[in-house]
Amino acid sequence: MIPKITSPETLGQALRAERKHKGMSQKAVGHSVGMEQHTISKIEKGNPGTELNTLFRLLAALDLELNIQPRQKPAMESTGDNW
Amino acid sequence: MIPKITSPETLGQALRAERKHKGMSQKAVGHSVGMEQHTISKIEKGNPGTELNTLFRLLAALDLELNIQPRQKPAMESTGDNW
DNA sequence: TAAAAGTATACCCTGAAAGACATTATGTCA
DNA sequence: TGACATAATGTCTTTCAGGGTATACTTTTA
Repeated sequence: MIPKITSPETLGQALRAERKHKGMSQKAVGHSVGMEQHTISKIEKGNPGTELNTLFRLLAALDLELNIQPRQKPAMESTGDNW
Repeated sequence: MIPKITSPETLGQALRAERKHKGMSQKAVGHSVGMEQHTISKIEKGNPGTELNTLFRLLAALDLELNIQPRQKPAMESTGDNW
């Protein structure tokens, strides 16, 4: 499933998934937009200090765009207790 | 309309719109998550150096979450030339 | 239109990102 | 298992974010 993106960690996970989905290595992605491989690694590992320009360069390399939406309530599936 | 978010600038615009939509001031938003008003201002103005942890704190204050999606082709509306 | 609220800038300080380069895991597959 | 690709860490340097605090500018409203 697609995890909600509400932290650097979940963002990193989503980015890694997208990169793998495209069959690219960190090095290849980085090279396409002039970024070091270790920078990609840190982002995917959830580095909270990553800067926006860096993030958007990575998004460009993966041909992705962002979206913001209302935070959804936690799924609360099958716990039985509805209150 | 909702602009595609592909840069710190468009992200800032979207965040400002969401904040206004909720009728909150930069100060109020910042206070709710321990951020300075001037920090919110810089983010909304498109500061490319904004850090992810800061972005996610702001998203939390506005009760928003992120989403990643394939970059969509430019609208190409009503130009007539379809190729 | 004056006062208040909201937003943009500025300065100092501390901490850390990312580039450049290098090295050490960790996979992956013949 | 050995060679090669991929990913994670590390150091040094330069540059800048964000906290704290203050102030100017702009918009709202009484």
